[in-house]
Amino acid sequence: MISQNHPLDRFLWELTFHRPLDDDDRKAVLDLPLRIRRMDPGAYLVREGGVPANCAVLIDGYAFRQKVTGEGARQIIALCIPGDAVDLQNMFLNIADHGVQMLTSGTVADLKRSDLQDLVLARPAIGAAIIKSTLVESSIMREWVVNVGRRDARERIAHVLCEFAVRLESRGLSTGGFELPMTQEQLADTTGLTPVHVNRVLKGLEADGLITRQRRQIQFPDWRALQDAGDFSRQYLHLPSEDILHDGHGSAAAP
Amino acid sequence: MISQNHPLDRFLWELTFHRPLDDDDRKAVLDLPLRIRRMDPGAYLVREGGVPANCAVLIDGYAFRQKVTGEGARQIIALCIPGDAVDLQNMFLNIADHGVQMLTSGTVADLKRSDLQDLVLARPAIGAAIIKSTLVESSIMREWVVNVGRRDARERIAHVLCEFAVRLESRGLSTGGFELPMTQEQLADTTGLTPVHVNRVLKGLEADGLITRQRRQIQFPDWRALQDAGDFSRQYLHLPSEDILHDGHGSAAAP
DNA sequence: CGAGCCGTTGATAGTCATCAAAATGAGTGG
DNA sequence: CCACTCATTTTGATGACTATCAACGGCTCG
Repeated sequence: MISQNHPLDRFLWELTFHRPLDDDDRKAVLDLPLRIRRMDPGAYLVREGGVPANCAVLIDGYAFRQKVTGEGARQIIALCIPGDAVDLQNMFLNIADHGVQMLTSGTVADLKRSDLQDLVLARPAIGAAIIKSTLVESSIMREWVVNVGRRDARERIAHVLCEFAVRLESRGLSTGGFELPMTQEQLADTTGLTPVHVNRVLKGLEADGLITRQRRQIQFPDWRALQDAGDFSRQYLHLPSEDILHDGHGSAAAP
Repeated sequence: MISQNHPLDRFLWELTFHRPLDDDDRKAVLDLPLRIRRMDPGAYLVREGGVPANCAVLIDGYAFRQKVTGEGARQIIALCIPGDAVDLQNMFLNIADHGVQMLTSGTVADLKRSDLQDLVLARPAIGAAIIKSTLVESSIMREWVVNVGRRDARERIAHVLCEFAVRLESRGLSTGGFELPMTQEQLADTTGLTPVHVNRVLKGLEADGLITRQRRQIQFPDWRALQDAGDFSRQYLHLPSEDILHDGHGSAAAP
């Protein structure tokens, strides 16, 4: 609405969504110097242990946060979608405690770390918006701890699917059907399972009519049932309004 | 150092530790109106789904963050130690996405949510310190996702023990030996295991000489080996200096 | 059309959960 | 001070869920 096609539009929208910003604030964000980069799948946005010099905002495509254990097992910790500032997590910390990698191809805008820091100090409203958006990220991570710690394989996977769908929807990114842009191995790494077990669970969900798939396109014929299977409630996403997702199955919405 | 026995001293120290604050900033924090409350074990500081009106700072004693699944399983998401602001997570969000309960008896200082919000807006340096401290909390949560997602029972438990010990030490709270103020059931809920399995693993660690215990007092006779068993590296805690913990066993420190 | 990644399937093994019950220790009241 | 109660810890036996190992099929791409 402000400027039609600025690369940071979605990011800014996400911020204002967390806290009202006045025109000066908005302008300050949009005037940040930036560099656009095109990324291939698997490319690193941040390396674990590295010293990030800039903060990448995801314009297009998907990415994920990741850590590797001493034994070499990988755990995916978060999924990043367009509009996410990938590096708020590292902005004030001097050494990256986790890595971020592209899931698909896409484009990112690099902001200078110091520019962003200055912005936060100069404009408290932006600082507050950034705090809030990192707090929502924290909330999602808490849910992931629960997901991996206390739910079985089927619930975990259904939960991840629901979360991804709702987050996309909330940013106006869902194209009707959902594409899950990950391999089963990556899905295994986000749920703390093995690829083969993910495969079996996915087939189970399909057999039960909770999902349909063709390649990596996934549809949710019974959204309500999928939510139940995943013990999913969108409360922890702290979304503003209750957009109806995938309506049309007489799903009586529960608060 | 500033004022000898202000209840918020430890909290303030924690903040300055993340970012230098000038005297006005410090004074602003210490002048916050507050109410001291004594808490019993199990008492709620925040209820999941509730609307927090104030932000509690833990003065004394321990607490934990927690969520409950639809099936009634509990997952502990974080441990809070004296000096932690229990509610920064909820300060800018209008509905608590998780509960916080006292682990032991202790005392908390309640700050008014709006006071804290005003403070952040009025004093960007404090805002930055708060951001940083929530980012460290996020980092710890990321490690917990990894812990629960990709480590086996023995590693998980050893890791939690190490983390707790190092965090206490870093705030000058360790009394030489460590007391782990949780029941095995609570430890099970933090590691995503069952109480009986926790018991067995604990006995295993003891049999292997990695810990000794009498009631809930736990000692680490071989700190180095315990770290290895837990795949623990303090990097993710973002502590400033490399204090030596439990030295005296010729443990050649690795970076 | 071969190479290679990804997905699929089967067989087997392990880790951890579940169920049940006894042992220990702390707190309480007579 | 001792019996009593209750939470917590401990132990054993069994079973479920998920990992592991191995091999094959399908799709995409140069």
